[in-house]
Amino acid sequence: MTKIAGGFGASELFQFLRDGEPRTRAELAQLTGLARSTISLRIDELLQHGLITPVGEAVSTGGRPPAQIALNPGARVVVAADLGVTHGRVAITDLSGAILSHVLEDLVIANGPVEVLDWLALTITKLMTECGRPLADLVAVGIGLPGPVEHESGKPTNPPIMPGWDGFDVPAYLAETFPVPILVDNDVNIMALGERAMGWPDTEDIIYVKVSTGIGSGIIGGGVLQRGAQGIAGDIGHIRIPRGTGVVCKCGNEGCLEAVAGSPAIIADLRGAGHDVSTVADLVALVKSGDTGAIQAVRQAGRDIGEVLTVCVSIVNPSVITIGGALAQAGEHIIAGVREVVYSRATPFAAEYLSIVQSRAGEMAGVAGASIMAVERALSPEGIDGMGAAKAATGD
Amino acid sequence: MTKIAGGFGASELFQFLRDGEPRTRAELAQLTGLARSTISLRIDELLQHGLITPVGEAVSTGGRPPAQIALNPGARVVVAADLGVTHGRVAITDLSGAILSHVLEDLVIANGPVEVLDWLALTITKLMTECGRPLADLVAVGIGLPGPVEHESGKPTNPPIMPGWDGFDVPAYLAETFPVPILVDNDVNIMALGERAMGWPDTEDIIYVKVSTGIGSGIIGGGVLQRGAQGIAGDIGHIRIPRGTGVVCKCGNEGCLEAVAGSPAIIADLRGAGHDVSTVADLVALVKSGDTGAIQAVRQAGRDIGEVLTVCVSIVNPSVITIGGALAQAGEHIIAGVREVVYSRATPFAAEYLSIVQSRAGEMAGVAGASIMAVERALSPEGIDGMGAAKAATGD
DNA sequence: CACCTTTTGTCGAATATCGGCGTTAGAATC
DNA sequence: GATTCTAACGCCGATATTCGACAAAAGGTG
Repeated sequence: MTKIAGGFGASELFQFLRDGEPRTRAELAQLTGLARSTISLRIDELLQHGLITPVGEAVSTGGRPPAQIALNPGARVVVAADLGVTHGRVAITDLSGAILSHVLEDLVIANGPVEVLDWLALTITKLMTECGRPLADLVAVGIGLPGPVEHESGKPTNPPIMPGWDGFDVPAYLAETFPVPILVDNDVNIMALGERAMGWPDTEDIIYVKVSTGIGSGIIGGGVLQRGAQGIAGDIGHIRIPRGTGVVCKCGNEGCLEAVAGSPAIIADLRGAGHDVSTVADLVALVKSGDTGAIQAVRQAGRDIGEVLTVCVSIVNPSVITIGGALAQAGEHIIAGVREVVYSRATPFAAEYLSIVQSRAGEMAGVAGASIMAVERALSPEGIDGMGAAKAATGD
Repeated sequence: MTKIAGGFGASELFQFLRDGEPRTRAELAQLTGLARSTISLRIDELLQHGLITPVGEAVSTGGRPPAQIALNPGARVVVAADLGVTHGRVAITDLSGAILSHVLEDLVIANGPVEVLDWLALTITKLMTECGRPLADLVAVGIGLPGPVEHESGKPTNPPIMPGWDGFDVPAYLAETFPVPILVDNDVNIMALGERAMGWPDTEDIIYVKVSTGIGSGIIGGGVLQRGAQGIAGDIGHIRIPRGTGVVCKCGNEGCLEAVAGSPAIIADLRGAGHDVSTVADLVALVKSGDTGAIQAVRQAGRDIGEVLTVCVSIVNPSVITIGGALAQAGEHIIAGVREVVYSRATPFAAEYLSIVQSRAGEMAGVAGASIMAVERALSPEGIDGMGAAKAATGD
């Protein structure tokens, strides 16, 4: 039987070392309220598991310098996978989120879960050998998918662009190959997690906006990721905007933000004006080349997005909005458009402390978030307790 | 020194009885993983504190029937205060939120914090004697204020309609009279808490909308109340709607929802059409009398609100939206307007499982939420540990 | 009314934690 | 460079807490 309550085992002490900050035994004793001797016992236990490691000494205050111990990020690894519509990015990261090996490959999500997940399993195995880690070191897998996901069960629900995935039990399928916790979530949600971790660790309310073919957002409110009742919170791409009147979206509705400010719409507009663009990359290149028509189009898209984000600001009251996705790499033009609208329209009090900036995590937001999600689960008290026994120390 | 970690004291066991469900010692042992004998020790401790009480016996399965014990809601009381712009509602409730005595009085919030809080202190004392409880039974105070509040500190920040309150340390001021935890929050936020508790206990994502002179909302997402960076999350009253073009709001902006669909706007319109209405009560009465002009005006306000809520649905993805406030009492007309717009405009997947209904908590949402907030704090492990020693059992 | 089942309180045993003490290791001082 | 001083580390007996078993209690059943 598992212990539900009571006791202060090694896994509980470990929670105080999760942040990676080195601490002395005395500091831990102070933090936990336990005696120094008890702390030492737990420390030994954790050292045997390899989860923590001595890391030099702190400055002496006159006597013997205290030994510092800290999370040993290299002790175990997790898989972080960011699967898009046409690409898949998979990484092995350590417990601090540092990427040990990673790969970006073409991938057709529409080929269905079996083919895609088999590819993923194969890729994971390849990457693990590439970075010289036995499969036993893997403690969790985090996956982002381009559609709504019921996070508790890990099953996609009603995904519009993932035929064959509806209700597919992703964790169960992968668990046959990797018997570890498998966490699945919407890709924009994990990007928000990654963005916060990489750029805004102390921010409790943040909106990450992905601008690309589609437009979506991940919302962290009160420090927790907002998933909503069906896992589609933050789905701002299909909010109607005034300028969209008459524009039909592929979702069937009319006037959706995505249909007006998504890259296909911008590209179509520019082609109509005689420009030779067909992909997002073309568009970004054109903007970077300084083409005024393209710049204006992108800036207008920023204004359209700003229109919707103004409403988001009233509803969520974030302190940071970050703009990511392929189109955000076309320089500051999109963000300029967003700022133009949000700062002039939003409530002054809400706008006063609001930063609107480019994504700091960039293309790695997805895997960063997937890594966070996996590590979070692996290092929880339950995860630690379930973790395999001791292992030879890494890099001695 | 306070214990930070370790140990499984009475307060931790108590958390398993918080919900008011009666349980047997054996059930608690199963839940906590502790031995039956240990449970008995803790139970005795809690019985002495008066926080729990034996409540009959469960069905026997053949042998001696197990004694059931449950939270004793009457053991202590909290104050729940819902202070509006012109009225103040104060209640003493027990730990289950049941109202023991309560009062609704006129009140001018603009008279400033000292006058209002002095009145509140006096009222609390009166109510306590009215329900025959010594002041020692009071374990927490929850207060809702009609403006932005920094919940951690309990200080109003930049309140537009509460002159003199900006930055006033409400908890510190009241703590001189009542040395217990004092929790302060925005009034709509606590109404959302109250609404959920009274009508939707298992709902993790819910939006409570208050429609009255102003229009505001409280959002619970992922099970936690969304306050935002400045405590103004859910402030939907000042979102711009298309139909508001040219209408100036008292906030200084143009086209705010509140300026179009708030009761003053509706009343002004009806007066323009020759109706004799001047207060919200008049308006409600007129609608209830079946006046088609008034009904149409209210329904249109519902559509305007629905316009904004459609966006909220995309962003928050709630499973329930409840409409409360003075205007919501004018029957189903507002809600019909809201539904008309939301169900036709929102993403089908999000709308499929979304209920839009009248508030179940009604006028008591505020005090209900304030009570929840106060009880939540009082019954937390820290609250229990800090609670005074044993007390004579109530109603024996 | 005796027997059976199940719960409950009690009590000794096992276990975990605490706090003091000697040891260790570096810094400051002479 | 030796000595002294400070503070942390680890060991160990003392102590508090929790566990597990047992007997008493309480009600149903034949």
